[in-house]
Amino acid sequence: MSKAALPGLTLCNNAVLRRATRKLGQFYDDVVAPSGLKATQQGLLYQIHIGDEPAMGAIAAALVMDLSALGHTLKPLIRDGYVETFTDPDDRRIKRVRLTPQGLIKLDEAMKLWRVAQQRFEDMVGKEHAAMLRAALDDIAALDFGIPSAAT
Amino acid sequence: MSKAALPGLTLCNNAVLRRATRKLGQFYDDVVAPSGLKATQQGLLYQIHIGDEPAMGAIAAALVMDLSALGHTLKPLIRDGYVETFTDPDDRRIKRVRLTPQGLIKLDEAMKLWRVAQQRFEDMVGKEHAAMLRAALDDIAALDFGIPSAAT
DNA sequence: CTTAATTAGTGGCATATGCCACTGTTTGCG
DNA sequence: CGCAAACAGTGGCATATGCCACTAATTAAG
Repeated sequence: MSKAALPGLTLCNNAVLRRATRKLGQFYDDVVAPSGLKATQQGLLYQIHIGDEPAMGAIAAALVMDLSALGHTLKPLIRDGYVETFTDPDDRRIKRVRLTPQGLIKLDEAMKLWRVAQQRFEDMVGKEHAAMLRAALDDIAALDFGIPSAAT
Repeated sequence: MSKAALPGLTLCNNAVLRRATRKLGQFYDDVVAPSGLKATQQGLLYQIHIGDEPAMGAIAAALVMDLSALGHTLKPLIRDGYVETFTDPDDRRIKRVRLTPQGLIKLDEAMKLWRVAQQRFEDMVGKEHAAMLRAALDDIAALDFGIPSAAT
């Protein structure tokens, strides 16, 4: 009487998605924790790493994240010396981001742990299923819900 | 060169899940906004509504959410008079939650908007696909990753 | 070349979530 | 009964995310 105690919200796509995110987030967080990073931070460092000194806007777009939210999330990483920013000399509006040597080391450390989490998860749900699920989630992230106020 | 600008993290199940959650969350939030509620709040009110004056712990368990997190999330709803709590007379440790008349009215209002979002989303991804996705996400939320420190 | 419109970030404010330490209640034992 | 163990929440602190108003830098007009 604990599991199905309170059904119902299983119908809202958004609610179900959030719930799964909380659960999976806790798992990845737990596994990556020994590195001192949250799974979100590990992901952000990785995103920065694979980019070529990406501009904040580019990172935010890639993560489908609000620009200001990215700015906030970046702060603790800058504070801890894993990331640094610098103004693009060709366009001073743009601020680019890169890992510091320390950040790179920390990312390596976190990635080792991440692989464990990733592997464990895929062992549980199946590699195929995981890939299929990722594809579906990617599609959602790429959806184009009505234009907020575009095409003047 | 904007969409696939920064690939990569498309491999992390957790990152992809979070990204989709941000996107879908914004959509549901936008649609439900006219009610003055966030999609998360609408979902929480609904969860409380379908429960029989559920205890906080029961709600947290149903949402796979930390108990303290639930407490925090509940505050603005209590502040705005949509929800009220009371101690269970049979066990004073337990605090039960219920909607106020205002909360019920607000929920109705929000549900109307929610249906629009839900419908629009399902029209875009397909009712079948949405249901399948929800089932997959439910499974994730129900996964039992290793025992934290159980079975002494 | 000035000025208006657009672009890229910042800062403030608010909610969403978690973890941990701590308090009040119950329950289980001896 | 009296105390230790277990349970349910609270508060504080920190990150995750968003929206909005505002500033700085570019670009597009005229």
